[in-house]
Amino acid sequence: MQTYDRILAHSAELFSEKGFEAVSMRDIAKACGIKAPSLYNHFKDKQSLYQATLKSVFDQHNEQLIAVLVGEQSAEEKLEEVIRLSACKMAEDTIFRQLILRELLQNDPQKLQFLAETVMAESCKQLEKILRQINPDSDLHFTITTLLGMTLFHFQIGNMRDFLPGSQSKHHQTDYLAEQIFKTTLKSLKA
Amino acid sequence: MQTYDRILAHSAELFSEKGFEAVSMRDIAKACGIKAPSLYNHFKDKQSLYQATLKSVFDQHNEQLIAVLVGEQSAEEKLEEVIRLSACKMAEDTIFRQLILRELLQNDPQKLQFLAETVMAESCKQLEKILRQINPDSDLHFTITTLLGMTLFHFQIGNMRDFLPGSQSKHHQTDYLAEQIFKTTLKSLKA
DNA sequence: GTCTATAGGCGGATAGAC
DNA sequence: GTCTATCCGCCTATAGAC
Repeated sequence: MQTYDRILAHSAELFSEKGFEAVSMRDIAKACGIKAPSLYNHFKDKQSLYQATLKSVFDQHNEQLIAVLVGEQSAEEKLEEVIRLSACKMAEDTIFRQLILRELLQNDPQKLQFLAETVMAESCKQLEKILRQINPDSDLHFTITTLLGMTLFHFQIGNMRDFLPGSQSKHHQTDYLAEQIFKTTLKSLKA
Repeated sequence: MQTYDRILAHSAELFSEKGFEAVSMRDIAKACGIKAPSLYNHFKDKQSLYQATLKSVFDQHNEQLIAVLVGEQSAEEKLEEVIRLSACKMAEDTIFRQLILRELLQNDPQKLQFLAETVMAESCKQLEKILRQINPDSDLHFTITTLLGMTLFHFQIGNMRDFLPGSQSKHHQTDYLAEQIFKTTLKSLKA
């Protein structure tokens, strides 16, 4: 693995865990096994490195998801499969999930537009098609954003669940959560 | 307003906007119209000030919400009212909403426990009672956390909505969103 | 491309006058 | 309780040797 990609990988891990301000160039360099000034041969400054990190993490995402959406299943089957995949992604890829949430906290419109376009827009458009097949008269924008919120939130609160009422072991299982999210979405669409 | 409370108020605004690491004691002092060393007469260090800020913002929250939950309406009416109130809170109190989300990003179990207990546990228990009246056989923990996620997420993404497919002006109205969240929760419970 | 050395600024925090 | 002055460490970033 080239230095450039190692930097991106370690940056992603550190930024997602601690946030932009709490990570120093020295931290990143140390994780890569180099010295801080060497980072500047690959990236202009800390901001550029952060942007490149975001882009590399976000760009990887869409490929997997889109594949499902062009299959030959029924709309409901596609929806279930997409939710299952998204749930796996959110459950396993903590870096991806945390970076999204961190960007969501920056209320800068430019950053939000970048987040929407690189992470969400593509899969949202495909989702819209599927949902329209199930019920064209529902509020698709609301349903899609609700789905997005559930997928993010239910996995983000993994470590907090047991401090909330009624938590059971099944609530820590990706499959179960994906199924419940699917059912909730379907009910919300159909009635 | 006493200095102590002015510090807390300005800290809350700055921490919620930029996050702990990105706010300096000098920033807070300047917002309060004093010098940085004066802060140390009121708080031991930056961490203590942050903790006190969180506690002051979070503790205010429960009082309003609990009042509704002991009324004499039907369970469904109570649920609708609670959701309407939560939605207003999330829509208007950006500081509260962002501080919750920032804490949710700290994967430290201690911080999550504090967040759960000071912000969520109380209202969740009351919510559980209401939801159980509507349908005791549903997965109450899942429904409650879904509700929590929707309430947070739908208002956090306000500035991103227009970059996502199908956004309309109604999606920026608190009342409409609260109504949709209520309907979604009800459908999810009843089927 | 990586290093050492270092500039220059800002960070949290304290001492001590008023 | 607030101030000025200051300590000291860490920060980003650059210069220049290898």
